Amino acid sequence: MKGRLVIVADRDPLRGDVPELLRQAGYEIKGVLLGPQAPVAAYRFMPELVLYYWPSDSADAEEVFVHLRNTVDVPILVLPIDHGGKDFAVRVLRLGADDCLCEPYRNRELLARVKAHWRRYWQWSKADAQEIPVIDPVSRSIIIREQRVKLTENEYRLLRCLIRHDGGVVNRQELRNAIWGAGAERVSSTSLNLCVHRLRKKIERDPHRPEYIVTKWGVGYYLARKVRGA
Amino acid sequence: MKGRLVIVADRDPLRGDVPELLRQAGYEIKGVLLGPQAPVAAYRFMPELVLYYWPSDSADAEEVFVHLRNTVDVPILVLPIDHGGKDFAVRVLRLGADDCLCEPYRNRELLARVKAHWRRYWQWSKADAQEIPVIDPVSRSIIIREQRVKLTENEYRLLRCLIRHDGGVVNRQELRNAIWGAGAERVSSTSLNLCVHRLRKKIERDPHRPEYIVTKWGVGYYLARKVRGA
DNA sequence: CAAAAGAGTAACCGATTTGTAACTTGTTGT
DNA sequence: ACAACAAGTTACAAATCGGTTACTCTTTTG
Repeated sequence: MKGRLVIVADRDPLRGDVPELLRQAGYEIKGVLLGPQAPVAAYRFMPELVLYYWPSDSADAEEVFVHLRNTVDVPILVLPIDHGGKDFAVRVLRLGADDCLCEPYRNRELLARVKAHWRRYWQWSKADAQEIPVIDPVSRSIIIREQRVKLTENEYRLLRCLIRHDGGVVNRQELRNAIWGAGAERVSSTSLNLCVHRLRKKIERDPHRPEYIVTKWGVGYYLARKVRGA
Repeated sequence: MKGRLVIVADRDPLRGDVPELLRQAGYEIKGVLLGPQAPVAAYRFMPELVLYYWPSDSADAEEVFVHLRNTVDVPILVLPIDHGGKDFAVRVLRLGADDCLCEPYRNRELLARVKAHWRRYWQWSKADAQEIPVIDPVSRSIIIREQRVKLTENEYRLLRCLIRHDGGVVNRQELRNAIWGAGAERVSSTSLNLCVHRLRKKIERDPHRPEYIVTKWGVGYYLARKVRGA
């Protein structure tokens, strides 16, 4: 068994040959209807990757997506139906999607992307070395140095965003979007510094010489040590 | 496949013949070592039931248990090792365990209890009628009447406790423990009324004539309509 | 090296959550 | 029916969280 996948779609998520293709590639598939309850339904299944068919006409596709993104901490691939160019892709990536297949694509390509994202996220994530800190999305805490530290909502979002980028540098704008969502423009840029500062005080041994959350000057921040998502 | 089980133990969770017995009964088993990271590890596996071997000498068995209880929303059966009489059972049930096998028992009996709790919790929970409200533990919200309503931490705990009792009446003391944990004694009894009141204002059509959270006079509260956990 | 810009820190303020106190409403038993 | 008590409700106070402002420290660049 390779992993569990959830397909979210407007109607009939398991129709067509994509599900069959994925199943043959070794994934276990669960279909979920797009709607307010979709995020919990997906969460309940604990998928390792999500395919999100984004209909062109649905009013609440975006709201559901945002909730989904806040609920499941795994790669989400967006597949726009009958719409979307570059602009759309930029928008959904800003919202936290991991990929967006806007151009017409073949099933083989879709499969390749799914595999790539799955590997990227799960390759090291499943090797559970004891010393790697783990975040607990339910209690919004992190287990680090054998201790559980409670995080606030914003601290949690910040950290989760960094984790999602797997050690890569994340620029300030993206972090702000991850924390404040749509209203990110309206909150001062220094609030991000403050949020980082407060998070460091909680998880770093010496906040002045951070081991985890390291500044990339003029760009943003990155995780210098691995922290596992959940 | 019947369901996924997690066994939490001090060491070697999959040793002995209990795991084999459960596997033969059709359950998928995952072992998790007792420790600070146990709740997340269990959460990651999304079990449908948890067996918790409670060692007599472990200092943090209780703390881990409390976190586990707050992390996974499924039946937890406690199996004390070399200790515990009635008092111990009462204590762990207060902490939110669903069962505690203190008396010496046979494996057949253990299996029977596992099956019983699994059925009790999952029989109706898996039939997903659209109209049944669902709580989302990650965002601490409830999807009810096609709408997502954000709950506060206390409201969420209260509701989750009621859900866990599956429509049965829950007495005030137990609800207070579920919300305030160890410090429940120190908070005034009327705070529970207030918490109920606020939750009703959020989820009931008419808080004066509640459809969901109904008062059992002189005892406590119960859910008159089903709400699904997650 | 000095100025400019980015990042860190401290102080403070406002919004939300959550608790207590006081009062009203409803239920039970005599 | 009415006294006693449980539950519901309102008002307000304390605690927490999260944000802006203002200032300092560090890095980059002319």
